[in-house]
Amino acid sequence: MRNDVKARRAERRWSQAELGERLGVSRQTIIAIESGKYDPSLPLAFKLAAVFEVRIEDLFTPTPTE
Amino acid sequence: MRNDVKARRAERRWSQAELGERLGVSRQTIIAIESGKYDPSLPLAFKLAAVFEVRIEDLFTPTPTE
DNA sequence: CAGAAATGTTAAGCAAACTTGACATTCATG
DNA sequence: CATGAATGTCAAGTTTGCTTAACATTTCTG
Repeated sequence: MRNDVKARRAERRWSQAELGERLGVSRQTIIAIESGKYDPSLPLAFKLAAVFEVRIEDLFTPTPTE
Repeated sequence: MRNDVKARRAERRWSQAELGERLGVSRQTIIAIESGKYDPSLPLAFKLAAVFEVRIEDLFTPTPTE
């Protein structure tokens, strides 16, 4: 699963910590998602889409193996 | 997080086992998601949307606490 | 260049998502 | 009514998502 979080966050000039606060998760979680270490849960994916004002499908792209 | 999986599956007249096979997960996972025991992972949510030919946002609705 | 802010890295632990297995109950349909 | 298919339920185990914490490195700004 690829995602666009880092670029979207950069556009808004939010720090990882600030994005975490907006979403109610830790900075480590942001790092892990941005770096592709793991995928967010579905509720967190909805929150991410909400803060960036896009659809989930615009923020995340399933990769072949998924 | 509310979802529409049970109703969509019923429309297609698929058994829980068959849906599980189409998604590559166990029947228990289908039961758990349909009954609201837990939310699917993001990759599984994408697959669910794909097999039902809808958008994730049409299949899942975040509840206030999420 | 100094200090602060942001990011990177590692690690240990808890909770949620998913698995397999076993068995009981309900729902067709012949 | 009998047999099989579908669904329900319980349990124990693994993996993934998320947490806190500590510290190192890079980037920004005065």
